[in-house]
Amino acid sequence: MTALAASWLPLSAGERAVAIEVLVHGPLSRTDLARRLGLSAGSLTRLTKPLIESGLLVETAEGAALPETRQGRPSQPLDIVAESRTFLGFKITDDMVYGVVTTLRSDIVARHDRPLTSHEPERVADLLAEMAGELAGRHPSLAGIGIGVGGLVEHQAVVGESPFLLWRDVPLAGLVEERTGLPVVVENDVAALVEAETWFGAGRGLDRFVVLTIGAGLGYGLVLGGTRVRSGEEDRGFGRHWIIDPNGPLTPTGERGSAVAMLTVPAIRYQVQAATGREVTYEEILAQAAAGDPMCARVVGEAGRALGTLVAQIANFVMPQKILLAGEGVGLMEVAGRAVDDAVRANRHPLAAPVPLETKVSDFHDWARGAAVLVIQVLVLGAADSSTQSDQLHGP
Amino acid sequence: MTALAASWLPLSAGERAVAIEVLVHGPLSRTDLARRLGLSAGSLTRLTKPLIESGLLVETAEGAALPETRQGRPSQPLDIVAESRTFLGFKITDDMVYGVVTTLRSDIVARHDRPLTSHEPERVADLLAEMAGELAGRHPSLAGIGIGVGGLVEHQAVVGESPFLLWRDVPLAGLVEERTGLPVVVENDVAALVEAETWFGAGRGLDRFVVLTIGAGLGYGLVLGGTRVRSGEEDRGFGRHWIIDPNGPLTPTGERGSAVAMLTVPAIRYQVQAATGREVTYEEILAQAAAGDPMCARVVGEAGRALGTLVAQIANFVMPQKILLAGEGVGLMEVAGRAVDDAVRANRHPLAAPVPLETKVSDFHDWARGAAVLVIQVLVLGAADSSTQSDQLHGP
DNA sequence: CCGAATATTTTCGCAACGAAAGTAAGTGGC
DNA sequence: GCCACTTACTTTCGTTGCGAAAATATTCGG
Repeated sequence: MTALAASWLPLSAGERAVAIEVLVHGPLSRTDLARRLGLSAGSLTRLTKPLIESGLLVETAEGAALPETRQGRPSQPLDIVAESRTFLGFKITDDMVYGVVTTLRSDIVARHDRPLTSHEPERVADLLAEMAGELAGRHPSLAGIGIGVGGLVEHQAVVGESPFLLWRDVPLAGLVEERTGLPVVVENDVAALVEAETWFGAGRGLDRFVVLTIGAGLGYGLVLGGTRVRSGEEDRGFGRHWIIDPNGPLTPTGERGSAVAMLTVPAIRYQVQAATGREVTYEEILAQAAAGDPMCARVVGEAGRALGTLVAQIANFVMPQKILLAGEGVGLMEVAGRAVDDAVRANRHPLAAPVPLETKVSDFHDWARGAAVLVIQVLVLGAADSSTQSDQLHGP
Repeated sequence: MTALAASWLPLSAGERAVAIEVLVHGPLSRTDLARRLGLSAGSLTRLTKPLIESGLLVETAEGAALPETRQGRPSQPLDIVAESRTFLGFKITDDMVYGVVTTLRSDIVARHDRPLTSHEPERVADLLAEMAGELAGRHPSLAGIGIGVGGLVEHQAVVGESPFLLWRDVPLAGLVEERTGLPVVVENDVAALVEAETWFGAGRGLDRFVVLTIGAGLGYGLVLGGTRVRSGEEDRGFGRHWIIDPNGPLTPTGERGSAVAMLTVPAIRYQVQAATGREVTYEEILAQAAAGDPMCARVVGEAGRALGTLVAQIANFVMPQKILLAGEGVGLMEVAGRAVDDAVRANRHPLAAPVPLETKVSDFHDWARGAAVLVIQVLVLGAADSSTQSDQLHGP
């Protein structure tokens, strides 16, 4: 499927561990690395030497100022040459394809979007290959392509079910690989965003971490032991049946009073429209709620309460070290932050640790970046796909 | 604190992995072990030899009948000599101490209970030491003592806070070690039960596993990656603030309509008593509900609905491979199983995988057995305590 | 008795690690 | 400027633990 069994760099297990540690946790001296990886100082000399020779790592300018003027020989931080390779990430929506070029660190160095005029798999692959070609011209050291799609994705290659593209079992990775000759990884869009945040974002270094996205729908991603829990369920409409208020609003999607019905952007717009008869944008609703409009304030307040309840329950059951709110609908937090906090408190034990809640406004390029992170993982980590055997046994 | 840094057997990492695999997953041939541990056949010969010589493992009677009459040289299963050591487990309740003697596999070989007449820490330690002495006489190869207590336990040694014993910062492990000279591990009772089920019970070999106990209170235990998530929160009254029905019953403990108020044994008894004025036992309530008494049927039905909602949310958020219901209050499942199932369905996505729900009636000796499992883990695994650094960073 | 199949043991070589000693490059005291 | 002292890194060397492959063991089916 994903064409490459091995990583694109032949690294030993130890070398790979060093590479990933530096990639994810920034410039680190050999001593730091030894401590973090539980290895001896000698091993670090051995492991870093070939990485530096191959050009993947460099000794950074030592003048880069350690604030602490400690004694002794100054340490020599090592960093990844993030620009040594570039990666492509795409996010496919109903009518657009958003593309980004990123470095190894997943910093976006270019953006490129094109309208999606056909949902025909072959045509979509054509478009992606075309966009890849345009971007590859400017960035020759392209190493791989990641594609994020809403829906169920299998083996990081086949779109099993996508409601908005109306696809079933489309081998998208293969189609794009044929056309570009590059390794391609396809994944559910929420999953991709979660991986990006786990490696390079809010969840960096955390053991238990939850991502909740609010937008056209709700998305839920769970990271345990530093690894995302793969499960088909969350890709099929999370929160439609999570009833927060049995007497809550009835909207076109989601059960009455469900998290989806109370919290998503379309549901909130629907509620206001149903009450006032006018078509209003999400931003206008938030603004009017902030300005004191009673109708909007009620809807937004209820949404905030629903979000707080959701967050509290996640905290109760999963006990994550952090919950990240992402997506287009997180503007809610600014207007209804108080309602959220109150609802969190009401649904938590008073002695429970406060929930570390972080909000990140994300646009479609962030989703595309998430897809790029997946290729980085596969290529750097040589990570075999494990989506199918996710519920395997384990040794204690 | 727990006195022993090292395991009681000096095992290398590889040997320990073999020992644990055999301990938890029953008799296994060297070939099986090689596959499970990802090692070569040669390594298994090397690793098992000293374990057999030391008497920890034996080659079991090969006549033990493999149903499959395959060709080739028959495999030679290895098993742990479960009786080579024994362990003591205690569960301390308000007015009783329940004790068990177990084998390495945590099979109970003897029981011994005594009333608890004083809550004075020194007296409790005296009683435990006395009981240990009585049991040690009959089981000379006693290797360690595990103690389960309701409340917050720190460092597997100090009872930080126990509401029913009215203890604060009591170094119980030290007190009992002084008197017995044996290694002692103290742990929250729910945590101990969870560990026991993870190693030797319903959660054996599972990666994500949840234990929910229903009794005087609610208990929640989360196992991720085969390891229990340590968190002080769950020991401080789980479910009191998990509001299932804002208009639900108001009981002495738990917020109105909370899981605790709707689901625990005392709360159900309180509701029936408040309505009828009579003192009724939990079993009588269940029987009357089954027999059609409308009052009891309503209370029990609501409890079943609450349980189903709880289970569904755990499944939604944690996606465990199994949820185990344990404790004295699980009789509810027999009477209100239908209500539970309906509520689970109503709160789950229709396409979501069914929740694997298992029920286990447990008495106080099961809780004591859980405590014994903790010593087994500490001694066999040489597991350092990590309750305080549970929220540590990790390497990817 | 002779393969064929499967399990285990033996042998050998290698990869990777840690310990310890050595070297490098700074700071601060005089 | 020189001399401790501290910390970072490198070199050397011996050990450990593993896999590969060949050898041996034990069964079944003819």
